[in-house]
Amino acid sequence: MARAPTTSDVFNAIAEPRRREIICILSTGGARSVGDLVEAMGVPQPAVSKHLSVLRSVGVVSVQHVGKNRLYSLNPAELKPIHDWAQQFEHFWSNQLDRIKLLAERKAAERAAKN
Amino acid sequence: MARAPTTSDVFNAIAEPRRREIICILSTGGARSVGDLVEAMGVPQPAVSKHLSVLRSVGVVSVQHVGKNRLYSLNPAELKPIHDWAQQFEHFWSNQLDRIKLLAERKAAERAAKN
DNA sequence: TTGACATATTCCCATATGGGAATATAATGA
DNA sequence: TCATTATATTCCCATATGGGAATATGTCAA
Repeated sequence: MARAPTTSDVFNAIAEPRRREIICILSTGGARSVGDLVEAMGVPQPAVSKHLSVLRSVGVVSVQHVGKNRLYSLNPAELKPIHDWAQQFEHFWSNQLDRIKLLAERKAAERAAKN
Repeated sequence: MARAPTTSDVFNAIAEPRRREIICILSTGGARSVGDLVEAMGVPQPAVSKHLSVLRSVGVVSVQHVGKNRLYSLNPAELKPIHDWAQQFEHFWSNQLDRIKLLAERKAAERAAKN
């Protein structure tokens, strides 16, 4: 089996830095046309369109047709799974006790393995 | 240019579900041997070893050699960039006002595009 | 030393990638 | 209708993937 398509889920979609950049831009100041993104990012138009297509297919952005422009806007809720997943580990770096516990477990496992 | 290697950064590394599963397992109960992971995941040993190798190369896990076993443990701090990135958008789904603001901006952009 | 176990590595393959170049499609205005 | 502008799509390529199968490496115990 090859690597999972970038369109298979949000985790794959946001692995690409340019796509994270698009998300970042759209998160400030609302919707943008493709042309705006092209200008803001300094990337060729076809490349931007392709990245937008990936983001669209996982639901992270949506389009409105307005005249000859297409306005892309962010659907932030689609990013929640990422946040939820990462949140799981937050206590490890924000909580001194958990940091200590982690090291203790590491040593305990080492001891156990020696038996 | 092809897709960035899975070893290029944490975002690419965690795009793969099995690797997230490994991270999840290691986050509860501390370090594990490869054999433990193989058993817990029901995945062939070479596959597990390869995933561990990717995680190792981005620093998300580290190894201790103990006898003939290798104990892998999680370095949770390496996941912080993911959390920080996702955190940026948290207010969109946790804050009613920001949700409204987002919709307003979307409509404003639409109006602006019509001129 | 030899054998048994734990883990890593190599080779093979089908599949997808992201970029560049060129082109198609859509909407507008003259 | 035709030219122009905005965007999407197609084709090509080098590159990497994740899995399977086979094999190499490392460590211990007898």
